[in-house]
Amino acid sequence: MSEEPAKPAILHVDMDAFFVSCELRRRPELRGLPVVVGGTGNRGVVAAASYEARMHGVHSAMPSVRARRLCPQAVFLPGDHHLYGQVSREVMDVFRSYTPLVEPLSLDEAFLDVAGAERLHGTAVEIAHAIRAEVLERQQLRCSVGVARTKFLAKLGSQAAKPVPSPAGIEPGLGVKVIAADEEIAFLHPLPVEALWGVGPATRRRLDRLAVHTVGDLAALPEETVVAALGRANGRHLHQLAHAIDPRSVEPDQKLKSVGHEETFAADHHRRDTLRRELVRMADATAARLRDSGFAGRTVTLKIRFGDFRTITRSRTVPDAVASGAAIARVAKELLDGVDPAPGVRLLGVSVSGLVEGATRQLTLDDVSGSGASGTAAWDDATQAVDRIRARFGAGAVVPATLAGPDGIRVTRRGDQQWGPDDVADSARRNPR
DNA sequence: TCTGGGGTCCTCAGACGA
DNA sequence: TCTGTCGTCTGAGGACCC
Repeated sequence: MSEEPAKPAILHVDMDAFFVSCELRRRPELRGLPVVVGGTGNRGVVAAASYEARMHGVHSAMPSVRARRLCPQAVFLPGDHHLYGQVSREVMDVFRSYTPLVEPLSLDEAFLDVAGAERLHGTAVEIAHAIRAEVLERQQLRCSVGVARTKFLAKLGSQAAKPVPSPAGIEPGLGVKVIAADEEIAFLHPLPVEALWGVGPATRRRLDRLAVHTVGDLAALPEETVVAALGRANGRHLHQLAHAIDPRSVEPDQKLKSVGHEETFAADHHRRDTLRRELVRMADATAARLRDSGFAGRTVTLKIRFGDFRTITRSRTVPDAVASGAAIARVAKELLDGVDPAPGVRLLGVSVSGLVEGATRQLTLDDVSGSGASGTAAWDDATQAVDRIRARFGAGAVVPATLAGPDGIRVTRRGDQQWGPDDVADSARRNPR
């Protein structure tokens, strides 16, 4: 918690249609066309849409099936998470050349605190324009920037600075939107209440019952009324935001809290043995990423979504932190044994939380059931060797034995199936010739 | 219309020890 | 010794974000 500054020095930088823009750099012939990045199967969703696609009502998180109906002429691309990650790192480097206080929110947006950078680089507004120009020149990417005293107002500012698509055309955005201290309330209160960060469909329904439709409506209520409707933490937080109060500072060193892997299947699975095999694969992918990050974790959580979209989680905390696919899979399989998959499982996921640093040193006997103390060290070495082989030859070079069956091998890495199952690949894997 | 994947944070309930 | 209270941990679920 820190005192809010008197003048705007927080920037929120948000890349415009980031994934699509990355694709257009290598496929310039698609410029000016409706382009959609996301899942291509029947159960996929849109991750990003070009402004030309948005003119037809396509937007992110929309089911791909619906996007195709709205804009059948759109070019659909499966997405390349590795490329976006690389471009993101380069863009963040540009931000860090202006201030070390950069808090990435996702691949395509970040908060910057430039209060200490003004002597070197000019006012916050000048820095905002300079960053836009530099990102465009170096990366051929456009971004929108909000400048304000607080994080959430800066974020609202960047939204207000973006291009506006409509059926009539694309109205260019401001590029940079400054919200001065004496303009905050006038800017904020007419906005719909769901503009506040933390108001989603469920909270909006509750606020509807209080006849709250705008941020100004929310600000006019006593805090106790909001807390009674939304709970203590959320109620107080949103009431403060409605009064333009947001003491959160820009935090450059966000700690990782959990690592997981989940997948929606192209068709529901009903058999436990199939799900156990899928679990091994997901545990292995989760473990590899845990070790990449240098972490191990104590709590293993299994997530299951049934065909009717009912979602359950089951978790277990183990005495010693684990980071091997075998150990994670064993706990996850025990959790799976307590669930009846007969109704049909649409999605399966594994995650590990309660993270501690030092993945390989944290491995214990628990990672190798039935082995002696020397087995732990041996498993440690083996795990590290597997990681080295995969780094050199690819994720499929070494797989758990249970995955190397007659159906062939599929090892999932982050980004392989980011936005829904690929119908063809998934059905081919289940019905090999 | 039919809903992904990877996360974070919050709430609530129950168990447990001081 | 029993009972009540409080804090903490764990597990489950929900909501939200991009």
